[in-house]
Formats: sequence, structure tokens, C-alpha cells
Amino acid sequence: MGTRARSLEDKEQRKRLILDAGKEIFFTRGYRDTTIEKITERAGVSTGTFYLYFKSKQEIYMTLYADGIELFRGMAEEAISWPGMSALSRLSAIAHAYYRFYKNHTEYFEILAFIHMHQAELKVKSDMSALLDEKAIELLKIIENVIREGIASGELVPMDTWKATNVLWGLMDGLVMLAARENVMVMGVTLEDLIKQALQMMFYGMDGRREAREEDPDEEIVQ
Amino acid sequence: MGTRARSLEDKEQRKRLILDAGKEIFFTRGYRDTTIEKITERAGVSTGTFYLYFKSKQEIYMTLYADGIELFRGMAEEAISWPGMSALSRLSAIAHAYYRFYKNHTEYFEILAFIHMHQAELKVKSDMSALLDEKAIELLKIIENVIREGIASGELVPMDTWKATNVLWGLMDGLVMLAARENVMVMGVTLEDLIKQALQMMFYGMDGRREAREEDPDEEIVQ
Amino acid sequence: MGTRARSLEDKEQRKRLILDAGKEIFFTRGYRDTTIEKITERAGVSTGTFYLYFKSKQEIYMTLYADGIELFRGMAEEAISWPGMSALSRLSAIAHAYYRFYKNHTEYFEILAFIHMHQAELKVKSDMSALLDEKAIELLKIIENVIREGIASGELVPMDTWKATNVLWGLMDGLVMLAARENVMVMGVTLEDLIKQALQMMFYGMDGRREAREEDPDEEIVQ
Amino acid sequence: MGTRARSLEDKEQRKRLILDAGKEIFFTRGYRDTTIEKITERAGVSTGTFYLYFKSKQEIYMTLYADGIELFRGMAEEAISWPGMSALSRLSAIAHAYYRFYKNHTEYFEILAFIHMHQAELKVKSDMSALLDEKAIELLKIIENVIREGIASGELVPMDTWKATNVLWGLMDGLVMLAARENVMVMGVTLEDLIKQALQMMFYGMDGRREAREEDPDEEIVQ
DNA sequence: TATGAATGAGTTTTCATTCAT
DNA sequence: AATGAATGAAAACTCATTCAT
Repeated sequence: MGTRARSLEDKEQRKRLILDAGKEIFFTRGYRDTTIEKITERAGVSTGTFYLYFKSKQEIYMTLYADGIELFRGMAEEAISWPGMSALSRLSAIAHAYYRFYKNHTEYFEILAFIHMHQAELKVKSDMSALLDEKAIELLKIIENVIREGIASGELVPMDTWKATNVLWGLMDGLVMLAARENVMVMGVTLEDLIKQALQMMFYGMDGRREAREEDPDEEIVQ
Repeated sequence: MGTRARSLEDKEQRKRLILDAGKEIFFTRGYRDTTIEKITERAGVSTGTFYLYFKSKQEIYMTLYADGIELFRGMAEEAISWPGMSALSRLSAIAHAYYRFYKNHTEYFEILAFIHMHQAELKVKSDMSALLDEKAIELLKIIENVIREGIASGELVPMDTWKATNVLWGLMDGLVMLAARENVMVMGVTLEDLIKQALQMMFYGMDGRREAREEDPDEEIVQ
Repeated sequence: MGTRARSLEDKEQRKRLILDAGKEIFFTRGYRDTTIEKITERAGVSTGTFYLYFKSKQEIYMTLYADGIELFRGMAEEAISWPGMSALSRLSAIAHAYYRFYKNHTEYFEILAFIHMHQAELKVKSDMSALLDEKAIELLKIIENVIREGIASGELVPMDTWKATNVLWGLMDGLVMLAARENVMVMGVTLEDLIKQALQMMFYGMDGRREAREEDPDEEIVQ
Repeated sequence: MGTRARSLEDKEQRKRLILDAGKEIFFTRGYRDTTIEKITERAGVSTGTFYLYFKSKQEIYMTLYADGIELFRGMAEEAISWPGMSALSRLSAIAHAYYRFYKNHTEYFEILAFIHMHQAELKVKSDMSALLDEKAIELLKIIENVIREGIASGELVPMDTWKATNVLWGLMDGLVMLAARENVMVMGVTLEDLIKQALQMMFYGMDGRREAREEDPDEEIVQ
């Protein structure tokens, strides 16, 4: 391996180092309270070096956002990749993947959640923003696909797939956010319970075979 | 009316002036980018005067939050106050009130949303947060009441009312937030459509009289 | 008593009220941390009223300083007013009066001590300052008088009376200040002990009758 | 010498620059009236740079205090380092060193004096004050040592050494403070005179060989 | 490439003093 | 005389970003 390739690798590693430090600090202290110095200190590099890899504080945040979406997309895709899954169990799997994402990668979850609210504050440059929107839409497309296939196979009742996608995503997001804000646990209900309940309520309206199954109630659709 | 009453009135008016300025600036520039100077400039008072009415930047923010919740609670209560409304139509009315709140008082909505994200950050120094939490819970209680009454009257299937409340609120919040992020309109779906769809999907699972009605499908439940 | 006289009395009382409040606040919080608002709040008057009686924050401080000196002068004069006291016991009495002043009127003591260090900071107007210096000198003159009389009567050895006065005052002040800064008690020596020791050491050098008394050591000079 | 050493040296120099500026400004304007801006302006650096070297306004003040004590301690130790000095001449030498310190380093003296007055105020937030107290006590220990040795050699009469130390220090401090307040020069007595007089008066009471010397009065004890 | 010292605009908050009522 | 709301200058401190080495 030549020096050039080696040094490219080094660079990548260094960038990763800074990103990881950033993720942690942004998560523990919030955007506002995170300083470049804290990040570089944790990463063990100098402030100057930071600006070698990122144009600004904003940019590292955006990069983490993109990474977060990417990570969740991977989890979602993996969750529905098993052959022979029904549409409803796929949707359920995505919801639970989101829950796991929230539980196991809270730092990324927070970064994702924060960015929604603060596009103005972050003075997001439109090109960056466009990229991010695109990534978010890709994600939604995965859900829409499941619904579309479900309708095609007759498993789901006919509906506007894009609307339904947004409804489902909004529901999931709303619930997880609620949990993240600790309004739920406090009242003695776990997020897992809530998701189960929501899916049950929702799927009832989507299920194209309800009538059939109502005569054979053994079948479980929600995990 | 004597001098004293006059001056109390004046003070109230002045506080209102500052609050209104704050609401606008917080909305257009976000919390962080809002400075006391910008607020007082818009309100036409001096910096010193600001601190005559509010202890800190945080306090005015919290006050606006409380005002926002109060405003929405009024709208929600008004929306379900008509005699003879069914539980489902009441829930629908609340959802639509939330939509109207978002549409007509976006500034307040943004402030509410922001606080969701930063409770931890803002909580630290504040004695207000307990009060605010209480106000938020009061709001949820309104929804829960509707559900409880619906179950009692047999209109809704039996369910855990607090769970269902949180699911509904999470759904509404998730959808409106989605709209706020402007991911939805872009794709050609209005929030109104989405809410309608969500309610339809959801209510299907809650409706205790579905079977009966399925034989007489004329009845409309969603506005 | 007419209305005019009555209202003059009222004014005097009101001024006193503010002065007392000021004394307490200045003492507990220091000059810098004392605000006009805190003073007026404690005095139960409005901020505006304060400026009816004092031109500035500085002026009330100066007034308290003058009052403090006056108070101590009274104590010193009273302490040496007993007929038949020797010069040395008079000096001792003054030293102990200073100790009592420090103990019982610490607020005034602190105000006196502080002003020494901060003439520049207080931007003392020269006329006020002159008045205060005059009052301080009056005080020293009392000590000088005792010494002068002691020398005249042969009780004290001949010496430059003004020098000796300053030495004595410097000694007393130095000791009490030391105690006030808590450098002394901490080390297990009380101020009273210290003063006794200092006087003993000092008077030995001033005593014109030492030799005589050294043959008759029963006589006690220090209280 | 490499870049690193060079830069360390530079940093030291820069810190010195700021300290010197601070010393001057604190001296001419007092603590309160000294602003960071004035210090940095005089030092020719930016505000940010100030905070690179000192955590706060308080910290630079404390640092100057420590430097001042250190400087005086050096002077005091040097003054008594000549072999063959008697205890009384050592004490005299320390007193005169204090006088020289006051004359030649009034800025430091003022800072020391101020801190005496405001220990409480400054102490609150500072971890330095313990260190500073310690330094002050070290200083007093030097005096105590001289006294202790004087007693051991029979030159001084037996006495409580710590009390005597405090008395002497109080005396010196009191006199110099008196001079600093400019109450003395005004009246036509120099501080030098005063110190001489004070020492003469004081040493009379400490001298263990007085009687012997009284028969041979040629010997001079005070410089 | 990497460093980290230097920058300085920008922010919140305080408080002595004024002045209309 | 008395009030107290209003003022606004001033001050300590932060931190993203730059740039000489």
C-alpha cells in the first residue's frame, strides 16, 4: 500500500475521530452548548485541524445528521429484508427498528430531531438542506414501497400510499418524540406498549383481510 | 379609575408589548438567534425595561410557552363544547383545532415545539417547568376525558385511556411536525388531507359500533 | 409645634431611616454589592425618595463615614473623661474604646476601613474629602492631647507628640484590622490579648517613671 | 531551542505583559473601576487573549497579590540575610524592607491592602485564597523566627512569639497604611521617621539587654 | 498537514440616576 | 414631597473562525 493510499486512510480515520467526538458532545450538551474546542479536545486534535475537515460547526452537524439517517435506513432495510414477511409485519418491523434506533443510538436520534426544529437557526445553506431532504425522502420511500406492495398483493386496502406513509411516519415520530421528552414514561406507560397499541389501532384500518381473519383470530400481525 | 389602576393597566399593556415583540422575534429567528436587544428594539423600549418585566430571556420564553398552551387549550375546549358530539367527532375536532392552531398561530406552535426539544436545557434553572409540565398534562387530560366518556357510552371499544391519549397526541404532533418541516406540502399532500386519513385509519380501530355501522355506511364520523 | 417644625422632624427621621438601612446593607454586602434599591427597600421608601435626601450613593456612604468617626470620637472622649486617670491609662482606655467600637459597631468600622482604601475608586469630591480628613484629624488630636499632657506632667518621656500619636494610632488600627481580616483569631490569639501585649511593649518605651516603678512593681498601668 | 520552547517563552512574556498592564490599571483606578478592556488595551492584546491567560478579573487580581507577597518576602529575606545581625536589627530591617516595598512597589502594596479588605468578597468563588492565606502566613513566620531566635539567644525577653509577631506586623501595617492614606505626610511627618520612632518605642519593651546597655549607651539598635 | 494562539464581535444582565405623574 | 417606571451605558465573558508558524 502506497503512502498516498495510506494517508487517505489516515484522513478518513481522523475525520471519523472528530465525528465521533462531535456526536457525543452534541448529544450530551446540545448544539448550542457544544464548542469546537470541546469536540477537538475529546477527539485529541487541535482546533485548526477541525477546520481542515469541516468548514464549520454547522457542517459537522449536518454530516452527523446524514450519517444518522443513513444508519437508520440501514436498520429499516435490514428489518424488512426477511423473505415472506407480510406488509403489516414489515411496517411493524420498521416501527420497531425506529424504536431500536431511538434506544441504541439516542445521540443520532437527538441530532435528527433537533435539526427539524432549527433549520432557520442553523442557517442551513440550501444545497446542504436539499441533500438532507433527499435523504429523508429516500427513507420515506422505503415505507411507501411496503405499503404499495401490500396493496398490490391485496393484503392492504387500497389507499393513497404517500399519504399513508406520512401518516405512519408522523405517528412513529410523534410517539418516539413523546417518549424522548419523557412525557410518557412518567405517566407509567412504556414506549413499547404505546407503539404496539398504535400499530394495532392503525393496522385495523389498513388491513384488507380483516374480515377473513376475524373468523380466525389466531393470526398475530403485530410483533 | 385612579392613578394606581391606570398604571397597573399600563404595566400590563407594556408587558404585552414586549411579549408580542418576543413572540415575533423568537419565531422568525429561533431562540438562540433572538437577542434581548432585538426584542426591546421591536417593542420600542429600553433593555432595562425588559428586565423590569422579565427576569431573563428564558422567562419570557417560558411565558410565551404557557400562553401558547393556554391558547390551544381554549381552542380545543371550544371545539368540543357543542352538545351532542360523539366521542370520535370530538377527537376529530381536537385534531382539527390543533391544525388550526398550527396554521394561525405558527409562532406559538414553534415555541411549543422548541421547548419540547429543549426541556432538559431550559429546565435546569427554572422553577417554571413544573408549572409548564402541569399545563401540558392538563391538555392531555382533555383528550383522555373524551376517550373515557366514549368508552363509557359504548361508542369506543374498551382500551387503556392514557395509552390511547398518548397515541393520539403523538400522532397529531407527529403529523403537524411533519408539516412544519415542510416535507409534506412539497410532496403534494396537504396536512389537512393527512389528518383526515390518519383519523380514518385510527378511528377504525377505536370504533365500538363499527360492525353495526358497517351495515349502514351512510353515517360519517370524520369531519 | 407647627406644621413646619413637625415636617422638619419628619424629614430628619426619614433620613435616619435611610441611613440605618444603608449602614446595614453596606456592611453585609460591601459597597459594590449595595444597590440603592436594596437600601430603599429595607428603609421602606421609594428610590426617588432616596435622591431627595442624598445626592448619590457616594454621599450616603460618606455620611455614614462621618457618623462613624463621630461615634468613635464620642466613645474615646467618654473613655478618658474620668478624673485622675494617668496618661498611660488614658491611652489604654482609647485603645480599648477602639476595640469596643470594632466589636459593637462593626458596620461603622467596616465603612471606615473601606473608605481608606478607596478614595480613588469612590471619586471623592475634594470638599467632602477635606471634611472627612478634618474629622479624622480631630480624632488624632485627642490622642495627641493625652500624650502632651503626659509629657507635661512628667509621666511620659519627652517625645515628638504628633509622631507618637500616629505610631499609636497606626498600631491600634493595624491590630484591629488584622483581627478584622481574621488573620489573628485563626492562629489562636485573641485581639484583646494582642492589644494588651502591644500596649505593654509600647508603654515600656514611653513610660517616664519606669525606673521608679521598677523598684515598686505593684502598680499596673495596662487595664 | 525548538519552536515549542520558543512559544512557551512567548506565552510567559505575554502573560507578563498583561499582568503588568493589570498592575498599573488596578493601581490607578482601583479594582472596581478597572475593566478588562482597559487592561487589554494597555497591554495591546484583545479581550479574548486576556481570557486565554486568566480565567477572570478576579484571577489576575489574585495572581498579582501572590506576586506582591512573593516580592516582599524576597525583600524581607534578603534584608535579614546578613550574618551577624542581631534580632532587633533584623526586625528593624524587615520593617524598613516593608517601607521600601511600599515606596517602590506601591502598586503591589495597594493590591495587597485592597485584598485585605475584601477577602470575604473575593474568597467566595476562588480556590486561590487558601494558597494566598498560606503565603501570607509564611511571611509572618519569617518575623516569628527572628523573634524566636532572639529569645533563644537571650537578646529578647521571653514572650509569646506569635502574639509579638502579630503586634509587630499590625504596627508596621498600620503605619504604612496611615502613610498610604496620606494622613501623615500632610502633617509634616515622614513615614520613615514614624517607623523609627515606633521601633524605638517597641524595642524598648522587647530588649533583653537593656539594663546592660543602659550603662553603655553607645550601641545603636535601630538603623 | 497540523497546530493552537489570537481575535473581537456579540450577548446577557445590572444599576445609578432621572423625571413625569 | 413622594413615587417608581424607565433609561441605557457599561461590563464580564464566550467562541467560531483565522492564520502565522
